[in-house]
Amino acid sequence: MDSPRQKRSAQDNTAGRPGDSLDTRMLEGLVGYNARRTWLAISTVFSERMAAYGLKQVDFSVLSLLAHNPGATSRQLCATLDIQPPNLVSLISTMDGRGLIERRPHPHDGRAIGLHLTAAGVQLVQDAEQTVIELEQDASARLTTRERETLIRLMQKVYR
Amino acid sequence: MDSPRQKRSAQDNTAGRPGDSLDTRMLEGLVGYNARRTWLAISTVFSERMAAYGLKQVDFSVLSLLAHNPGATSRQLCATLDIQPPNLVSLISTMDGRGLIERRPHPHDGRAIGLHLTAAGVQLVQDAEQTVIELEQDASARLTTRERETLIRLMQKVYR
DNA sequence: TATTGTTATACTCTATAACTATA
DNA sequence: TATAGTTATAGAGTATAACAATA
Repeated sequence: MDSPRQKRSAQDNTAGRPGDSLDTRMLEGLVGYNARRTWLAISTVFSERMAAYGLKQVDFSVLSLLAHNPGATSRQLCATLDIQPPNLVSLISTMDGRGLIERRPHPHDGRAIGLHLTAAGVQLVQDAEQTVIELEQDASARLTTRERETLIRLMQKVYR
Repeated sequence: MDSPRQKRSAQDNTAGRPGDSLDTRMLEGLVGYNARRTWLAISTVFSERMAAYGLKQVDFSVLSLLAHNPGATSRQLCATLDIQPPNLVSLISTMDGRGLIERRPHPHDGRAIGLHLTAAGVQLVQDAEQTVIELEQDASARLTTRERETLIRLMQKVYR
């Protein structure tokens, strides 16, 4: 207890010296804070490397889901990714305009539209998934393979 | 390899059946995806319980940092929390207006402003921190104490 | 009556350029 | 010349209400 690391009395007023880093032990003891920082760190690398494909995180998630779930509906994507239907409309429309996906009438439900990757879409997702896997390795390079598996397992234990 | 869990051929077109959940194994193998979901899960509980204090996540982070770093400057808060200076202005102003913090001339630097909690601020942070600790326990209740420590340690290994 | 996809819209969050006062 | 705080503003991201077509 009472680790001397970054120890600084709350009485004296030395925190304001510019250049000094702050005592963040309280925040760093929280799962939420650390989860956000972790996501932000990966997110930065993701944005850098995926710009080459013209894909943001949501774009990648949607395309990757369609690669493994051909014919999925807009509604299913929304439920899976926890996004609101109106916010998916322009994304789908853009992907369609880029020739990456196509909308086909749904076989069982006249209200719904089945979403499918085009040949170009399949190729792009294949490359993008490979890039994401590499980028994730690099962004979490300080973890061993076993630690990475443990981390993912524990995170899923929280939210799943 | 080739686990039968959620196995579904990419050829047949069964994904579009409403009510079906999608195969998310690719995304769930990514640190970034899981970190975001984890943060989102905690975030939801946080918003619910911290509404009583009128505090959002950033608000809490700033006030808690000031509790443990009296006299910290706006610049230091920005660097610590990775937010842009302009986005902190209205937050600080609001906290000042609520009588939770006060701005004092900085002892060593005439450009800077030292930020301090008021007595009311100290009391609020004390209560809020307690609520956050409880809320975190509840939101990560499926983790043992040891697992929670491991999770935090591994997350910090990624971003720190 | 409920659900799918959609439009319009608003609100929050985050980022950038440019100014002032001080170092 | 550089830095702290600030203003104004623009762009993402996210949320709600309401509608037409179909179940």
